[in-house]
Amino acid sequence: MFSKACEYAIRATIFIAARSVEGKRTSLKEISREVDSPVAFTAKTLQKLSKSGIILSTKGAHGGFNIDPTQMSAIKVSQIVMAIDGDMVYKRCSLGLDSCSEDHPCPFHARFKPVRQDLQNIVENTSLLDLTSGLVSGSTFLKV
Amino acid sequence: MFSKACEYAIRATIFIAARSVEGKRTSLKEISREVDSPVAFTAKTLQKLSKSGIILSTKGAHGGFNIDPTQMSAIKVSQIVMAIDGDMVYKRCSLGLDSCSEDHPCPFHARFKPVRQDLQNIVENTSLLDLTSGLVSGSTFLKV
DNA sequence: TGAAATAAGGACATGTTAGTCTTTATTTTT
DNA sequence: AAAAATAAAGACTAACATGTCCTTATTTCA
Ligand code: FES
Ligand code: FES
Repeated sequence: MFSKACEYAIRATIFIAARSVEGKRTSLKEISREVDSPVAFTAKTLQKLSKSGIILSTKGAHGGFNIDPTQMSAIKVSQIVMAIDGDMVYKRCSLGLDSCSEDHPCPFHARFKPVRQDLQNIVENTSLLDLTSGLVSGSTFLKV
Repeated sequence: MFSKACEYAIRATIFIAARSVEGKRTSLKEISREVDSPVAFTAKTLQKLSKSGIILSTKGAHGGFNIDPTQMSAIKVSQIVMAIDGDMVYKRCSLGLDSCSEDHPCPFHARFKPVRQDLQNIVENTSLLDLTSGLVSGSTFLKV
C-alpha cells in the first residue's frame, strides 16, 4: 500500500507532532528509536518532509524536528503520502493498465474504484491532530 | 496494491477464461500479446496458477492454458491473489507495525481497517465469471 | 520416426526500493 | 575559539521485484 519510506514518514510525523504539543523538538536519533525505524533512512524521508514544509528542522545542539501545533489540524495524512509516494496510490489501475479511466476500464475497475476512493477520502480527511491524540492518550502505538 | 506478477496473473486468467467459454485453449504467446505482458515473466506466474489448480495447462502442439467453464463462478479473484501475492495485502498494518491488531493498533488502524476489509470483500466475492462477462461483452479491457 | 509446437524449469540480468556510511554545514555550549 | 550536537547531502551497498535467455520435457502432426 504505502512504501516503507512512507510508513516511517507517517509514524515519525505523528511522533514529532506528539512532542511538539509539549513544546519540544525531537532529534532524529530519538525519532528512530521511538518509531523503530532505521536512522539514516529515516533521515532521508524527514528531509523530504522538511522540504515539503510539513515539518520544521533545526540544526545544531538542541536542534531537531518539530511542527507548529496550530498547523496540526490543517496537515492531512495525504500531504505526507504525496511528499513521499506521490498520488499514484489513488490513481493507478488495479490491474496495471497504463491508466485508469471510465472510458477504457479494466474488468476490476467498477468494483475497485469505490474502495480506492474511500482510501483517498480517509487519507485526505484525517489530520495529524486526529492521529496524534490517540498516541498521547495511550490508545494507539507507533512501534511494537 | 498488487504486484506486477499478480496484475498479469489476473489479466491472463480473465483472458484464458474468456477463451475457455468458447471451448478454446490459449497459448502463452497469445496470452502475453492480448494482455500486453512480458512473455517469459508471464510464463512464471501461469506456472504458479497452474500448480494452484486455478488454470489447466497442456503441453505440446495445440496445447496451452484453459479453465473448466463450470468452475468459473466458483473461482474467486482472492484465489489468484493468494497464489501470487499471499494474503498480507489484507493483513499488514498500514503503517508497517509488525502486526495489525486491535490490542495494539497503530494510529491509522481504526480508519484503515474498514477500507482494507472492503477490499478483501470485493476480492473474495468477485468471481472469474463476473470479470469475464464484461470482457466478452466488450465493456471492459485487458490492455491499452 | 522426426520435426514442430508447446509448457516447465532454472540460471542469469536489470531496475527499484531499502538501507548504510562518510563528509559537510550549522548551531549551541563551554 | 574550540568542541559538541545536531541536520543535510551524496556516494555507496544490499535486498527484492521484475524480467530475459537457454535448455529440457511433452505432445501432436506429417
Ligand atoms: S481501469 Fe483498472 S482500476 Fe480503473
Ligand atoms: S495496526 Fe496498523 S493498520 Fe492495524
